[in-house]
Amino acid sequence: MTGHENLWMRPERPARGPRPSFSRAALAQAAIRIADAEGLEAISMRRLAADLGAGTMSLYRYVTSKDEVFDLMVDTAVGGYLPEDRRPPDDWVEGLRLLAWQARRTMLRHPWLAPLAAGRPQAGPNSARLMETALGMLDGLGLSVDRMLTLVGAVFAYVNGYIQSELADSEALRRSGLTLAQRLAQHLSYIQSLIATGNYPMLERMTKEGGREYMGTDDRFAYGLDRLLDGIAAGLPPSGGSEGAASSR
Amino acid sequence: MTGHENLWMRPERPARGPRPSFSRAALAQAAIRIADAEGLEAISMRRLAADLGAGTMSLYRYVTSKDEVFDLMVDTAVGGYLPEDRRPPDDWVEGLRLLAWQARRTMLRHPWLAPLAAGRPQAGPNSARLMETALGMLDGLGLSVDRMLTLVGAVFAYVNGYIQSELADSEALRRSGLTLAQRLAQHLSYIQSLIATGNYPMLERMTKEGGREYMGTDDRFAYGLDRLLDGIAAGLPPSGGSEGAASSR
DNA sequence: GATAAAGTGAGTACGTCGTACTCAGTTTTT
DNA sequence: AAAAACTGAGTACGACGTACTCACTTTATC
Repeated sequence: MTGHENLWMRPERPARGPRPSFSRAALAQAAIRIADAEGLEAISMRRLAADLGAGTMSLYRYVTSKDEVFDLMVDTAVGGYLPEDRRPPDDWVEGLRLLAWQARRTMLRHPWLAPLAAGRPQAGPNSARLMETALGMLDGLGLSVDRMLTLVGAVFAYVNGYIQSELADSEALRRSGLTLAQRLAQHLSYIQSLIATGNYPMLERMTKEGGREYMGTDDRFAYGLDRLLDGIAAGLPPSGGSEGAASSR
Repeated sequence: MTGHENLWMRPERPARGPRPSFSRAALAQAAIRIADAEGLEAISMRRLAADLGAGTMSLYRYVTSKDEVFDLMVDTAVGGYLPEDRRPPDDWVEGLRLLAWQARRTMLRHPWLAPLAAGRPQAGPNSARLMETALGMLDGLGLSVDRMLTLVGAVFAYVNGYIQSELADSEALRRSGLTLAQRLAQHLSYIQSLIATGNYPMLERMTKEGGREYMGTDDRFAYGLDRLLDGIAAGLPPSGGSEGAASSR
């Protein structure tokens, strides 16, 4: 089985023949630029090729399908989760928290990233580097690798889930083309019609008491993340003198 | 502003004219049936209309765009999160845990649901009922509604994130049409090529020590959920005599 | 009960998409 | 120098979402 059926195993340069006009990385960057500026749905093979100054079908020399373009985009962008200094904090809680915040920052910068990444197994070099980094933070705690994987998976599940819900509203707003006020008015008038039935006392309280103690989206993210890390730390066999509770950022 | 620009505010039956051949609910059910059997990408307006015995363009009498079909599907399926007995457990931790497990069961039954729901704001009647139920579980704890929303949001963020990662692999496998063994072999051979560089000691341990203490996907879900609920409970002002730590299923 | 308003389903058409296939030309290895 | 294997461009096909037209049917109103 020496086949190159996998994108990441396929050599970028062919063994023979002329040098490609651009690199996979350049392809990924061009796609990312389009998606950042105009949304994921603006990416088509024709459009991408035009931006690269190539023929549409020439793209298929670099990639076997549009889906592989998405793979390239995701792995490239996931590189942004990694801290730039090689030495992350020694404390594993701080390390994972840092990773979570950087992941969030990156996904907010690239609103297409979270939904795209959530739908596909992470298989590229940057994803591997990320997993290596995360696991490395848990080394020396006496955990089995299986336990480590479960732990890291839980944290990333929360991070991805939170950011997707965070983005869902803003992206829906962007797609609808309405103003925020119009959108809120629409939603609220529906909620009001439900409340009028008398069967939604909590939603009624929400419309009346909501907003007083409202946390910003940063704080809401921190809340769940810190609670999750607290719970994880509390459930771990004590190794040194640990107990993570402080909120960072 | 008496406009019906919102799907959920638009009356299903017109004020005059013949009775529609089918209901919105039937439309949603048909779409769900297709998506369950053949995946989300099998849903097209032509296909859906054919299944309903209608003309393609007739669907636009029920719905203003394909996106609204998705809205209907999501809200209908989200109804499955709700416990069928009106009285959920009194303990809020058990209540949220139950909701989480039912959400997961529903999303696994409908593999298209999690990605679709994650990408759009929840605005339908079942989503409202769900939120009402979740908030109701937190009533009487002395929390502000804003706090309750943050808390519930954190739990659902984890649930959605976990299930999406859980589904990502199985869906990619389904789409690729390969066997599980082929897929694993492909992935592993790439990981091996990375390990060969010597820069991935943790991934190396993963391939060597992984699988011994491996938890099933149910247990991995429970792990993160229980840790999160533990952390939340620990951070709450004690109201009765609480402390949630037991894992349920 | 007659009337007309407002719905109905079917058909056709347009622009866009992913991508298969062909072909002349170019670059690199042998 | 020769030839293997690439390159980019062009054309074509089937499927998609949905706008538009039209003859017909049902219902609320007078």
